[in-house]
Amino acid sequence: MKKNHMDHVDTIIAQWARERPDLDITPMALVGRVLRLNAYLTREMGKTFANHGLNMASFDVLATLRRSGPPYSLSPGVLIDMTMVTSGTMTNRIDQLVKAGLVERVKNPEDGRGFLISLTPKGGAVIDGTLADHIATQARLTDLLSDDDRQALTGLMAAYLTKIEADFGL
Amino acid sequence: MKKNHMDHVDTIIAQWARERPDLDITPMALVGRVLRLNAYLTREMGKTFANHGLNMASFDVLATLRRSGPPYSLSPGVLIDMTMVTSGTMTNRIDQLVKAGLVERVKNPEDGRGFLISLTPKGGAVIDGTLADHIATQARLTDLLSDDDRQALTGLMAAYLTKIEADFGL
DNA sequence: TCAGTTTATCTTGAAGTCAAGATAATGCCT
DNA sequence: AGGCATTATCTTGACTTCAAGATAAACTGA
Repeated sequence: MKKNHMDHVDTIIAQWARERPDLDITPMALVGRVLRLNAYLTREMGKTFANHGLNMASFDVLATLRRSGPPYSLSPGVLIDMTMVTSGTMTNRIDQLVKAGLVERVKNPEDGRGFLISLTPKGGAVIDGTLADHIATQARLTDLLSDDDRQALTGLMAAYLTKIEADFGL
Repeated sequence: MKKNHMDHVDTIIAQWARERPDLDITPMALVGRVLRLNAYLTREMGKTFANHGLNMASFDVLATLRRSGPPYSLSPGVLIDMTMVTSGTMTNRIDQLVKAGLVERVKNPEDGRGFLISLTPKGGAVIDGTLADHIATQARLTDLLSDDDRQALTGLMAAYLTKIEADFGL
């Protein structure tokens, strides 16, 4: 009787069960799938970003500025908080976007220590041009589930993320 | 009436709904939560790995070898397939593990082009010593959900991952 | 006022990853 | 046997990220 592995994580779990039957690997069924799913989703979305000369990092910054609304300006500190990266990473991302002409650094008139990162017209055009494609890619990825399953999954993940953020994050 | 944002993704969705009401951002509710959840889980597990002198990359390789069973040897190619990284990345990971004395490269007796990557006694000790802590960390992260919710979430993600792998993956 | 503390951002150096190409052995086909 | 395509792995160079520390401006309390 052959085992009926449904996904890669089932295979991993079966291997652990054979090699380390003493361990309770129940949690791995959930955590492993989040990581694996993340890898596939990230890979596919990356292709869309590349089609527009972006990567996930630069899209992340541009999208954060765009959805913040006019005047499409946020401080590096706010961008750091919203994107879960370190200050060094954000400095580098901003440098690249400035070099590409998609954002500009303007001195913060209310705080001489800091800057505001502001979408340029070109940056606004790029993010708006990318968005429709990106949404379409996400739709293609999530349409693999039925409406019911997708809603149920989304609801459970919202509950889980809410708890995680309360315990570990902002 | 103030909106009741439950998690960060709700905030993002609300911003997009305000700025781009023309877009149907339904898929983002699911995709965004997978990415965000991945970030938290990865961060927390990384702390456990660091406690044992590892990172997620090196743990990934050692664990793959360990759960493959005796003689705890796999080719770089198989490791690449199982871990979703490129050949250059795997070469580097193996180099680091060899340098740390946790694995060794032995010539593949059946294929002169290739190698077998084999867990050393020290590598076996490190992975087994790390495993219990790692499982405990995963349990701590997944215990935020009730048993029912966790099982329901795991089942839906298994269904989703199965479809994704069929369409996009190995 | 002004010295000490805090905050905002950038800099530096080390590490991990990838894409593309190089190298070398294998397998196939005639 | 011999040549050609394939396969397995490594190399190279560029890019992204992070942790830790540096810099400069703003606050704070006496």
